[in-house]
Amino acid sequence: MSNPDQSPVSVDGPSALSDWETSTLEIFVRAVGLVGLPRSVGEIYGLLFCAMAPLTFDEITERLSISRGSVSQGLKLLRQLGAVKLHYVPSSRKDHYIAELSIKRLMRGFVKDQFKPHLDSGQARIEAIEQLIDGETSDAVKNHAYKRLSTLRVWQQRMRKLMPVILAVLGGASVLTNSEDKEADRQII
Amino acid sequence: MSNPDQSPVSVDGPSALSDWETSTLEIFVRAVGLVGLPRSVGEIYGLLFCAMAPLTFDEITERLSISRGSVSQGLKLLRQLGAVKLHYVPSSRKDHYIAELSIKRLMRGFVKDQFKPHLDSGQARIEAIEQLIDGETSDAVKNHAYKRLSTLRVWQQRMRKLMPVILAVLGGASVLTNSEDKEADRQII
DNA sequence: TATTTTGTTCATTTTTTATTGAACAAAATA
DNA sequence: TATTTTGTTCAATAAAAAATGAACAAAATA
Repeated sequence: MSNPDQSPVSVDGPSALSDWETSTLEIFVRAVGLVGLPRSVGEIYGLLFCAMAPLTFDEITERLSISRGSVSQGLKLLRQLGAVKLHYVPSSRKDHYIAELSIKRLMRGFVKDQFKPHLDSGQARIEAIEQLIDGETSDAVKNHAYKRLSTLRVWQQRMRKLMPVILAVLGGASVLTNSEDKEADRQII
Repeated sequence: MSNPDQSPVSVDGPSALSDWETSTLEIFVRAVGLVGLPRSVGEIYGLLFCAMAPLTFDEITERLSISRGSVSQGLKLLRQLGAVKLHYVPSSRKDHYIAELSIKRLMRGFVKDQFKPHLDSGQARIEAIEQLIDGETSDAVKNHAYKRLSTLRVWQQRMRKLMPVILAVLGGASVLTNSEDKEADRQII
């Protein structure tokens, strides 16, 4: 039997989370933690993921028992990432939110918003480093530094190649990989 | 001219970082931040990445001006990840460290150590959720919850497919992707 | 064996990050 | 226009994470 130490289904809010919702939120809290986002963001997304119908701002604060400030900021970020969408409900003045369920779109939003900018600023930094190496006095150091810089450039390039492949795999595409990845996928095109 | 506001090359340690080293460390500090590791870990790896020769524990604390505790913990983590290796130096009692320069091995270590465990525990959690849903009373809720659970399962599956593909791309492999990824790569096998 | 060298552990302190909630703005309704 | 509803912002607070360094262990040397 689940739901230990809470006889009725609700402890604080008028409509507390059910067991399967709680466990599902936990998954999302961990997942967002993995990519460096605050737990409240995982909770909000998780709640919307579980919901049968679009939720309002107030329903989110109430069911999660977190502050209006956290919900406002969390929803703002999630909208930026394309992870939640506004859903217009005719009868109500309030905004209603729903979770984006396509993992491909989720990942695309994350990559575009959080990963790509880092990659681009990294590229700029690499260019700047070349100038700094030019200023070195010792030739031995210079040569060594250039070698390392070249490694950084290769890494940068490979990371760029990675992004479309990730989106393809998450989108359900099959890829023919090289001999090291026999397990991954066998279907061609 | 670089190196502003520090007339000699050194401010604190006997051998402070040169400009290109500082900028390179910055790249690694940002990179490790992106995956949720402390800045000291990025600094240590970055320093070893830049170094022409294996460095000792003391050289690392001194050049980075960080505590022995941080260096010890940072090196421990980096060794776990396979991102730095011990390098035996006959003349010296001290341990000498070098940076792993293969991005594929770096990523493999990270995936194995940080990503895979999350994926596995996620899988376990998903199985547990099925039990919780069974306990729901309403049939409508039950059906909806099973649908969401099925989505989680698909995501889990796709994430697993992703890992070998990532390693292949970073290892320099070419992949034939589907029509959405024309740009990524054209070479077959 | 006593001493030094080398590196680790972990309780404490510092720093960073997230959360809160009161004050605020914008828009709808009365 | 006055009032209510809805949501945002941001300074203050709380919580979490990282860094420190002294105490410790392990191993080499004297």
